Amino acid sequence: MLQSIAYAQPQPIPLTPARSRAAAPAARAASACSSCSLRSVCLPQDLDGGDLDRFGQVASQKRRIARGAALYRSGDVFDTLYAVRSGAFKSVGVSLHGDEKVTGFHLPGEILGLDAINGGRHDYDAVALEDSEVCVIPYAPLEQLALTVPPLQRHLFKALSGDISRDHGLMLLLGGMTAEQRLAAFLLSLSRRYRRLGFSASSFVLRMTREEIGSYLGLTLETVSRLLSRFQHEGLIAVQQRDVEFRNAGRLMEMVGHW
Amino acid sequence: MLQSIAYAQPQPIPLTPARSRAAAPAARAASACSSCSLRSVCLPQDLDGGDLDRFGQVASQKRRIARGAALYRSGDVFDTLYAVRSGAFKSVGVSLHGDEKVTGFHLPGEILGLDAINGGRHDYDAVALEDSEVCVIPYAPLEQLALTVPPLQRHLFKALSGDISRDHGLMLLLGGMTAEQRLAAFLLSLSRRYRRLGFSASSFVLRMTREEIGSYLGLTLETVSRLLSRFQHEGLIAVQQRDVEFRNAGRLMEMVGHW
DNA sequence: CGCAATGTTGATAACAATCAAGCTCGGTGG
DNA sequence: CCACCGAGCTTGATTGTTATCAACATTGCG
Repeated sequence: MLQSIAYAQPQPIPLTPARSRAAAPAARAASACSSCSLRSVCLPQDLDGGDLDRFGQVASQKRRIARGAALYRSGDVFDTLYAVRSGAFKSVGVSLHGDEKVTGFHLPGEILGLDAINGGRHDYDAVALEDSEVCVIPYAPLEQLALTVPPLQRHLFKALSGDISRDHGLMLLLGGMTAEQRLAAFLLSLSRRYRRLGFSASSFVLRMTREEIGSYLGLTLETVSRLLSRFQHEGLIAVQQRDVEFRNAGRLMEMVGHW
Repeated sequence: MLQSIAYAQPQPIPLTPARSRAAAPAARAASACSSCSLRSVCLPQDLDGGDLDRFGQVASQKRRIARGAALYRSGDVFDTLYAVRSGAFKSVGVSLHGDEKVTGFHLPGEILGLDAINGGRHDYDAVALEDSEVCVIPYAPLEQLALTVPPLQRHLFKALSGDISRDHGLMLLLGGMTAEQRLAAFLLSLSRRYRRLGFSASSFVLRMTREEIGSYLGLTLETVSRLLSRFQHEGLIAVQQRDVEFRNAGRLMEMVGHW
């Protein structure tokens, strides 16, 4: 939709500086996985040596997505997975009533598109929450490679399985918890994911609007806003716009029940 | 817990009669997939010839689970997948508050345990809703086999991916829909799954209690009961205990928005 | 600087939970 | 065989949480 424009990283993501040499929206770079700072949390995390190189060849292409633009849209034919390199995405499902619903948020190192392997078409839009970059992983060659690289096959099975567990956790959350518990769980979940990327677990920036959070959690934006205010008054967090800082993470964990 | 006892199929499941020749709770049979009536909807659906035989050897063992007994429990080490052969199961997650929540129902042909591949341990209990039988699929040999049988690897990827899409659909449901819409969606979902098994899509038996339905949908059992009554009064369905018959499926679909 | 998008806060209303009472059916024992 | 018992289910009355409607504040961008 929009052609990519040079832009600054909004946060100090630990990322090899993109050295694009093409003006085209997609740039082909030399096998980059071995030097990527996200390797330990990304798809090829169990690979090394020749296996890693071969994977790097499959996933050598990068793509930049401007804030608000879609990486893919519901109905698009599926033939590629994407690994988030920098930035953040949301997955959005559109019901026939026209109302949108956010089904997930995706941070660096996470894989987009796994849910479309089965049907061959995407059921959701993947929209960039900020200017972002992804690694393009063509699916057919990946599947081929997985047949000859056991650790890759194993990791793919695990990645898919992990998505299922995560979704189950979220269902527990949506189905059985109060608004307060949902928001607490959401904040804790973000915290863990940022920590995994090497960021502070107690202080981070929300990349999404109150409305998107509400949509994701099955709440209205007003309820999200009210709860954030209340959490602040109660000394659990400090919020200022998109900046969140934990003041009493233990109490938040109690609210959810475990974690 | 309870040892298995001879029991009758509560419904005419299109299933090769079990010809167990051992009294032990687990019976080893000759490769059965090629003659199993569920083959077209089960894991090895894309296999034939030698591949099917090899898969049948991996999955040759059967196991019977009495109503109310667990196939596995949260915390158990994961090393096997299970394919439901007859009967039905629920997956139950237990929060530290002690309250249980049903995260899924599993009918014949469906695979149990996929969510545990990643963590190596089960996070949920799988409990039989009625006397049931499963095929035991040891995971390590399956993974091994998938490396040499491309259609098997592909199908496993699809099966995992399909679970993810299903979960996303459910999240849309739990997060954004009214009680009425959730129940309508649930009934339609069951209908489709029964049809896939060769049963009537418009008339079927609920294998679970109102409480279990409520838990699954994030509602109380009273709300489920009230809604079923209301659907009946409105001429959408006929309910009598566990028996459900659609009277106006189109109207139900409108309620949900699509499907 | 002004406008549109985002966020906050308040008042009211609706939907579903909770509490409570009784019903139905299937199984079991007298 | 019948009576009883209990799990599962239905229905009603009331409460509470969260949605909805509405007004206004703030921020960032053109």
